Amino acid sequence: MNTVHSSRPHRESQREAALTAARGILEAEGLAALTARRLAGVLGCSVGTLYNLFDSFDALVVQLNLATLAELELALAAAALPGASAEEAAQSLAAAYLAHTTRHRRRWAAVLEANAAPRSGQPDAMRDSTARLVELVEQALAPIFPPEAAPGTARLAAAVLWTGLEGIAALSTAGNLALVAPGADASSMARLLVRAYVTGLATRD
Amino acid sequence: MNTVHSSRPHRESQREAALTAARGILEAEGLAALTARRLAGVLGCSVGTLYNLFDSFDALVVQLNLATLAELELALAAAALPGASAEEAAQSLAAAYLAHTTRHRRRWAAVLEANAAPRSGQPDAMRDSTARLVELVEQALAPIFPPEAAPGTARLAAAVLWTGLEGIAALSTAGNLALVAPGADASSMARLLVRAYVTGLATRD
DNA sequence: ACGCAGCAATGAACGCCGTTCAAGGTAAAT
DNA sequence: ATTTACCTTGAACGGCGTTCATTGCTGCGT
Repeated sequence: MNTVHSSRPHRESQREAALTAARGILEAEGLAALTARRLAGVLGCSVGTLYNLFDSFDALVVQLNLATLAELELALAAAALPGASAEEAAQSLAAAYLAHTTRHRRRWAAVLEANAAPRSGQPDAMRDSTARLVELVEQALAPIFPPEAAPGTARLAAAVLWTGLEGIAALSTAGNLALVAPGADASSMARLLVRAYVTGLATRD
Repeated sequence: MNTVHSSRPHRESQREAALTAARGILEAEGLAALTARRLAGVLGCSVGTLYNLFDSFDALVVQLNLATLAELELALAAAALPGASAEEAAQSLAAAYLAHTTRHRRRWAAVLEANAAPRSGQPDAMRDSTARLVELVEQALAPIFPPEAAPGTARLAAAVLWTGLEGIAALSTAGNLALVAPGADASSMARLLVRAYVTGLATRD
């Protein structure tokens, strides 16, 4: 049997248990409620034990955010429409993006908060995840940019659209949408953004 | 004379001094470095005195953010091009917006942080300030929307463009731009966004 | 069967944070 | 001179992330 002592696999399962409990708190009450002592209480262990599983509390939160981003990646990959027009493909991605961020509001707020206040240079895994997401947008916009175009052009166009969607998601997540437009909802804003932006991109002088 | 006792004007000047010192810390070291004890140390008073001038530390930060937004309003109002085309006007606003947010990076990061994590429903003054900013964008886009159009349409279009710019500014402020597009800078992204989006808006079916 | 080695769990302690409040000081009013 | 009313003070509170000496347990060697 796996004893507690020679417990390398056990440690991994402990980490998972900690992350699951942490995710529960995050989803139920938001990032502010997720503290080391609180999590230790839920897990029935001491704070010191948590620091045996993770280098720091931030490292734990980073793991949660990576999981959130990984799920988003899956959702967007599933929403990709390879054969479709640029606008159809982009609309599908945007819809999937907003659906995911609104379904997991608090988890997404945690990701945004981490991006806004990077305590110590985002880990590579986070950068890579974001890069792959933008790549999906780039592929969606591919029909607009013929192969002979400069390679960076499509990437820049995709990044712009991505940050635009991120802006809408950020306001929506924080509940500040009504602040900017009285009766607007995130979906209709995203639809308008994609429609106008992609149309404008296609209208290449 | 106004004595120290009946000191309403004096209190006001104290508040101003506190806000000035706080702004200094914020600009030099960022929001994380701005704490009550630190500020009290700079001012040469005790923490209790700060709580005599402001209801809470958040209230003090809100004042700083209001000042930042007020400055941005002035900058954007100065950048408005009443007679110009929609794209020219929007480009001017976008350029002024990014210029301001990059010149005052840390102060702007504080505004974004407050918007992202509203501790207790943003004060009305903040909402109003944002509303006026979006209104400037709406006026810039006015040439596209004839008076007979539904009244909410232009507002929605302006809000979408605004949030898009906010997304770019947020990534730029946090230094995560390279994360999304290798060699991109905020200005060129904003130019592309405005150009494509406004073009697409004008290309009304 | 017993003791030993070694690691993991513990929780008190540290320095920070925002916030409160009883105590004391100071200047105006009587 | 005494009262009155305010302001300032700084210690104290609870909570945060983080550390670390101590404790307790587990499995191995003998």
